[in-house]
Amino acid sequence: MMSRTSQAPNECDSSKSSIVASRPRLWETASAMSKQKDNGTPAVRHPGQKISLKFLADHLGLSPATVSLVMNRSAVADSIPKATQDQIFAAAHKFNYRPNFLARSLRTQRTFTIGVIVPEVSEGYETLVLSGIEEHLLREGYFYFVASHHHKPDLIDEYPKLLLARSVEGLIAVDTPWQHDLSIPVVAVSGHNEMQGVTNIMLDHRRAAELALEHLFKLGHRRVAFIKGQEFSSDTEARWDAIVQAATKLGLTIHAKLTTQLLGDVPSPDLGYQVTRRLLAKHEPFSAMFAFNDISAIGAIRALREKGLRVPEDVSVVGFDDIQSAAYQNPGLTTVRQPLRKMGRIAAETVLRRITRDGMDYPKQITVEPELVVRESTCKAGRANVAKSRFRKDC
Amino acid sequence: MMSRTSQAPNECDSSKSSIVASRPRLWETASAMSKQKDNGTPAVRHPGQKISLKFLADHLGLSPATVSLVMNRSAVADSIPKATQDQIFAAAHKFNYRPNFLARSLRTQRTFTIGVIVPEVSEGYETLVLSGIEEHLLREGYFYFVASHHHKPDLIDEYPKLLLARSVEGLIAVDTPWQHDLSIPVVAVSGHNEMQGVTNIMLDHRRAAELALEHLFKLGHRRVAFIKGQEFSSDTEARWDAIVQAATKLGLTIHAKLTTQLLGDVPSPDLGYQVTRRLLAKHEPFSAMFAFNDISAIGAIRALREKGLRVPEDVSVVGFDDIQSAAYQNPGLTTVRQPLRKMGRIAAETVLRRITRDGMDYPKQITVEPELVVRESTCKAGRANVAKSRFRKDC
DNA sequence: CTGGTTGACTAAAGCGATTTAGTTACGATT
DNA sequence: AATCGTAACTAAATCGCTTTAGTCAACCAG
Repeated sequence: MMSRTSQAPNECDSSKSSIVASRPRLWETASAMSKQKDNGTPAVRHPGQKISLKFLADHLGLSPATVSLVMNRSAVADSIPKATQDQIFAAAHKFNYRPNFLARSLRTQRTFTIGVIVPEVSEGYETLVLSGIEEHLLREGYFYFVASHHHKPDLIDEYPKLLLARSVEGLIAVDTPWQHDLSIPVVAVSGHNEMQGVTNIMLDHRRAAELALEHLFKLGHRRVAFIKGQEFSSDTEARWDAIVQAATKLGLTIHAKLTTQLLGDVPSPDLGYQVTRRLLAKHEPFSAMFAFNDISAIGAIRALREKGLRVPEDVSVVGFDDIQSAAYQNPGLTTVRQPLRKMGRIAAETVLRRITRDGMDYPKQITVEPELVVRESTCKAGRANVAKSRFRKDC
Repeated sequence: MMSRTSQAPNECDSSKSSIVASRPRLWETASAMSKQKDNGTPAVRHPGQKISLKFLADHLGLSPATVSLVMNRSAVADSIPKATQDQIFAAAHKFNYRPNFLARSLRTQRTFTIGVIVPEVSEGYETLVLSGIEEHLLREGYFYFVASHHHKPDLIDEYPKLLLARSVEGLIAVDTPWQHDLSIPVVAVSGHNEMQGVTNIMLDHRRAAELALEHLFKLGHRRVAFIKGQEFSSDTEARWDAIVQAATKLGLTIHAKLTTQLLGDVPSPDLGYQVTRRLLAKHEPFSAMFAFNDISAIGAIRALREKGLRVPEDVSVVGFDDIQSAAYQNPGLTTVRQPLRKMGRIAAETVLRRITRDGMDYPKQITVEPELVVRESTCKAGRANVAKSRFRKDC
């Protein structure tokens, strides 16, 4: 088995700085544009001719080995005279030569490719994590494949295999329950897996629950409604446990009649809307809601409004995640912020670190801290009660 | 040059249906699980042994050629007895063999990989297009690389080259101005390029402008403020031209003092917010706004609100795109819907079609139709005037 | 004159498939 | 008995690169 400690290809001492810092460069062909004297046997360039290493070599009257060695700035190539090297670079530049990544990968067993699997690509949550992942990976010269499984077990099963067949060097799973035991490093964002070989990046749920509940508690809310996440979401359970703990600590009672759970696997504010309507139909009084995520909080607010309840005057609402649209809701959504982009970045960093320093030791878990973002959807509780509070204004 | 008309590999008549319809399967190894009699010379399986074709062949006492032929259900393999075939499948299944995609790609010159370049991965607009692209590509057995360039010219230059070096078979560019002349099919979503080799998927801007302006006009709005897109956005110019035309047709005057333009390249409602504040500072009366996109409309609404103007009672606002959060704004955003997901799907379909039916003929442009989505951010104009309309309620 | 260095390259194996052009054995035909 | 046909495989080239182990000539030291 090949050691993964080898550095990225073409990482060389060239002083030419690339646009994207420190990426494994695909040979900077421009380095020696001068002195391009075409050698004795200039290979004829047929119209559709692919520019391969061999083509260059023939053109220069050298062997592919030499060209490769020089272009990769291999130590072995030190003995090759500057003049020859320049010729090689010049030719490469002239023909705009780019090595074939497939061939190189096949040979070196390095693909610089990561697989990412997520439930959806179009959701606020995943989207932010993805952007953190993407930024780091591309900066480091990797590309990635994304596959979204919409929580379908078949796909959750299938995609990792397909990605593996494509020789990805690592896998990042976002909000996806994990069963596999893969031969490559796996990092799960919001995973909660205790699997061999996976690093979990997760929020400090305890702290998150405390932040939200303390905030509501201090504002005087005692009857709080909760929207739990769907069964399949890997955060649901941990989040709920943390809420129960935090509530206990505060002496806040959780009323069974005021807790509901999201249903449906296509994420949409509508899920929160439906669940809140059902909640309101019970005529059980409450002065605040804590939703599983921002998207359901947004739906909840709509449902409340439709019943003539003002947010936050009659009911305070706290979301979770701080997706981009949370800030631009009206009222701005008070929410527990997950550093989603950062979590993505950490996931990417971790997976790359595990790939390159292929040690047996890797972190089983990395915890990140939440942050309470107070906007306009929460305020002091009045004599809070769904029935009574309808037309009061106390903010 | 190899013909691209060859069908996807492993597309066979096997009755076993795959999870994902009609994808080029990576050999369904389960097809013959019975009768696995290990041949005379069972290759020893070392712990870290990679399962290659050669390994299987050795194990079975056959040549790699035979195994490959059978597994690919090549016509040449017709003469190979069922018994042998079964043994091969059984062994493949037993060892959970998956062909190495890199090797296969290198040989066949088919990578089943598409490159996608977008400004951001985390924005509502791109995100929806991406999800349309992704759905179609994965269904067809392709994977894709995404690269986001944040409108940086260097990256817009660099990424296509890197993707090409990775042998993508086609490229989809979303909202990205295009200069390159690539050797592979290129599809641009909202591109407005007249480049050789690129198919543009674009909205019928004329119709879009008409929908929005007619709507406002019918509601009685005569003084409409406009927010134009940033210079770099490929839609900006076409959209504006269409607006001018539609306005002329309606007899609506466009006031220079009421038109502003977004600045800044990190998309955020804040851009719309800033621009609207500046607009309001002019104290030029208007009763409606037409924003370049939903995201700026959302910021605009916030700015209006801050000045004590109600939306829609005092100022009606029309957005553009119909990103997901538009529906869940409060008030719900009236907007011109671009069928973004569909545009993504069409882009994917088109690029695949161009890859497989490698004809010279390809559509230069595909136009999709917008749709007006009336929600709550627009209503009848009163004696509309920023100064006067402050405390009226006429909806 | 011999042997050792060094400089400048190159041959060739190998990564893991696919695919064309055979080869071999065997039974059937002429 | 020679030929043919067919069934059942296989050899080997190839895709485009990397990389180790040489090769070969020139130069130098002893």
